[in-house]
Amino acid sequence: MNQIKIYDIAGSAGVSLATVSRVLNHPEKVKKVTREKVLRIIKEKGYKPNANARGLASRKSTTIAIVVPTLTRASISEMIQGIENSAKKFGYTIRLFVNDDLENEQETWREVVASSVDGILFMCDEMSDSIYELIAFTPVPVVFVNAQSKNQTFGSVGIDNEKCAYDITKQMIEKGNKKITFITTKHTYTVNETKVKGYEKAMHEADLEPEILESVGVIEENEAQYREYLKDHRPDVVLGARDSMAISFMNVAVKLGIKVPDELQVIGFQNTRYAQLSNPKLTCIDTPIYEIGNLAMVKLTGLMKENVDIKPTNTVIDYQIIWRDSTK
Amino acid sequence: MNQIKIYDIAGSAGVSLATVSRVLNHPEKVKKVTREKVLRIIKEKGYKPNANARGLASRKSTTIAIVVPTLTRASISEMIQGIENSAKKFGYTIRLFVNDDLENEQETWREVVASSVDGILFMCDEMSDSIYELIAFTPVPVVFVNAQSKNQTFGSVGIDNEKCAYDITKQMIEKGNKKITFITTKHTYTVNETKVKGYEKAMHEADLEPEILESVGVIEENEAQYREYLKDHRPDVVLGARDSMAISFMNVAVKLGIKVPDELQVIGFQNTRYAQLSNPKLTCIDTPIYEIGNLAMVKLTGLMKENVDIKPTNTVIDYQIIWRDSTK
DNA sequence: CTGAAAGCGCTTACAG
DNA sequence: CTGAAAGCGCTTACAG
Repeated sequence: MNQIKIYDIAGSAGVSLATVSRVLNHPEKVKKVTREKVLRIIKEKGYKPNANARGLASRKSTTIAIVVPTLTRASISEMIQGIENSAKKFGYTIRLFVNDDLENEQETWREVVASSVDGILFMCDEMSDSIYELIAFTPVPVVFVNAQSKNQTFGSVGIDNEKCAYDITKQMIEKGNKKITFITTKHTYTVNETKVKGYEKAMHEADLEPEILESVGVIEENEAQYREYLKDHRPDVVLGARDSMAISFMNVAVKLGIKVPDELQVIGFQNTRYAQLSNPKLTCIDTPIYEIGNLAMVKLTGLMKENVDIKPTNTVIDYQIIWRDSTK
Repeated sequence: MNQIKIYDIAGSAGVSLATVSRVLNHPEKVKKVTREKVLRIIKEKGYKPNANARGLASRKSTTIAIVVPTLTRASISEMIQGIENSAKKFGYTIRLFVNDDLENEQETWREVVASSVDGILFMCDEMSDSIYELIAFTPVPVVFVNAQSKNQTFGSVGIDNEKCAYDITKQMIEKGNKKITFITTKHTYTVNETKVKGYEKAMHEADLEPEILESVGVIEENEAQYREYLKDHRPDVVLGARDSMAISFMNVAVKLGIKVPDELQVIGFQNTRYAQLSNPKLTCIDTPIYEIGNLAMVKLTGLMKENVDIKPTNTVIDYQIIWRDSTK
């Protein structure tokens, strides 16, 4: 079965293909009677314009690219879901790129650009500096989603990670806790680095010694590391840069007979679905991930409409703390 | 900055654009000297052919579509990751469609087809019958990934859910358990329906009464339901069609003072990342989700190469049981 | 082995 | 308000 083309619709409707095209793209330019007739036939035949041809001719593809570092993190999936939801409303389709090979960042980026998208949502938080120059020369708008470049030349949507780590640390200090450990990732993700910064700031202000534990991010290895750590450390509070790390730590502690939250309080940083499946349920900084994705798409849509180079802005989303059972 | 076109490369290399195109698509047809010169310039300029133009001219887009019902389920994300990994190797790019609006299935499908992809990976397991007819008329190959149509006319990759539910149920019966409850989803996903079938078969064979609990899939509501259920039920074993449901049930039970695994054993059906973050760690049927995604892409690539209509095959992947701490 | 030319299925100034 | 025509950036028979 051959796909229906615009010529077929034009033929059936007794108009030129230019008119069919106009019905689709500038309906107000077509007389009502004609328009309705064409629309009826389009519906009857289930016609959908070929995306490639449309993209080539109009130089717009109504497609955006999402570039993610991986799909295994729950936070990323939830963000994509938020983006998709918003994209659908605006009529955009999504191309998905997973940038898990840091050797080929540049190559990947070129591919993203060549894929003829109208805009790019960039969610990678561990990139080498050189990539940012390449990104700066991208002919379509780019929005950083819950990620940041070291120099602030790109538009972004995210939360203020430093402030949020600072706030929660300070709160826990004010509640009388002194030994507060921060678990972060071994790899340096800008996002997590920023959290560490906020944590350290709060600790220093209170004249407390920051205690940072770097994990690989692989569950089995993390657990062994935490078990080792608990042999000669007894933190009052553990903050995990990711929920999964916080939960792993909590599970290890509970198994060692440490009472959560009485003897140890644990807090996560993302409020993914994991947080509600842990036992006890994890207290979290709730970074409204779905909403971030949603708003990022709204922002990108704005940039794609304005052909002018409007100054990129950084949207900071509010976060909140969800107190659950892993804290007193 | 304007994107580099094939003309620019042809100009710089002193050849026609046909030659540049050949270097990219049929390198063996170009003299070595010419080829290398062109390749060098392509690299220097960072040229990537425009995907729309290429797709339009060649009627191949080296893009595939993935159609998923949602992104919030860990199993789906992991599958996409598997697909992406494989797709990258074959040089395919991904278009992502989320088909969460059952009202508009047909509309969505038309959009998928019009998006000019070379093949489609279909991962939705809750569709109305009418959609299958539409899918049958798709001009490009479609592979069902861990999903099935009621009539078996499409190629697929997945596991034998019925057998796997049957096997685990039987094993637990042989170990002396009698009160085995199966938690499934309220919505009828073909996949989960099949699991129920296998479970029921094993129970009937052993002259035991099947006990099925249908959950909504929303954590809070599930928990309330499980708490209620445990008031007057004390199963020996609970099988959860999804890990998240198994874990929720386990958490509720533990909170009520029921000892896992001594008084209650819990088994999940997917072995997602959740399983290792639960406490105790969840025993699971390990459906090798990543691998399923991977193989599905391999199969699709095969179908896209052969232009002939080869008979669609159903690939059944082996599963195994990962015994962890939620069972004796 | 290479180039000139047609064509992929659309969109959009340009006339009328 | 509508149609004829050029053009988007490629690929691929067809000649040579």
